[in-house]
Amino acid sequence: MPNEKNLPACPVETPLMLIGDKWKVLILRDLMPGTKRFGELKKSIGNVSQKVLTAQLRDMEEKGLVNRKVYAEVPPRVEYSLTELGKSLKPILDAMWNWGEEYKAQNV
Amino acid sequence: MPNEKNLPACPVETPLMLIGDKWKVLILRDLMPGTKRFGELKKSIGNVSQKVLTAQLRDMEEKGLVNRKVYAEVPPRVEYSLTELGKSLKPILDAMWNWGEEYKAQNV
DNA sequence: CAGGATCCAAATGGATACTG
DNA sequence: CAGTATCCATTTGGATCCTG
Repeated sequence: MPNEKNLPACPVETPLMLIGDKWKVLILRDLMPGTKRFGELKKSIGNVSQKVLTAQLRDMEEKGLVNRKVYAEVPPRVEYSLTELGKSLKPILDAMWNWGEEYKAQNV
Repeated sequence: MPNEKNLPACPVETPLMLIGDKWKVLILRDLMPGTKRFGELKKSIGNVSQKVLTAQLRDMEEKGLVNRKVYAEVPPRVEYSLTELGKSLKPILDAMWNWGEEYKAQNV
């Protein structure tokens, strides 16, 4: 995640650096209610290849948005959840959600 | 722009279809205060190639987010501004801005 | 089940040259 | 000035196979 050294000039760009990516917003949305397994996440997002979803999750983990918990079981179980930083992005998702609802209401 | 036929299931995805792209958010941000010429926009965004910026603007125009006005002058002048639909996305930008500010405040 | 490794097709993006 | 056209390097993404 960006620190004081490499924060962008405009605050709008900070969330873009972290979730400026279609899949990441959807991951965030689907983890907002709580923990999900990899397979659940893949299904709930729909149309992501495993490779891409894995890469995005690794990236978000690295940026401190997502927790990854591996259970030493057979078959393996991996659960993903949001960190506090990840959860803190909720107002942005809410704004998007509200806009989408408003748009739908005006285009039915 | 999406109509009632092809709206995504989740409202969060509607704005993503329109501005789910780093450059588009920045274009939106820079046009929010008012009209700008192509060159101004290019400079204020920084690090976009002309080709990409043009393509993004065309796309946003097609989606009804941006107005394009060409003046029959020499040298030519082209001004871009937001439509009402484009302006209506402001709450999303505000949410991003607020988050960026908050983040900065906690990481200085 | 979750994902690493590979291979390959397609999309994206930059640089450059040219034009009304 | 604001593009369009072209060429090319890089990135991205899907499909597939394999494994603890």
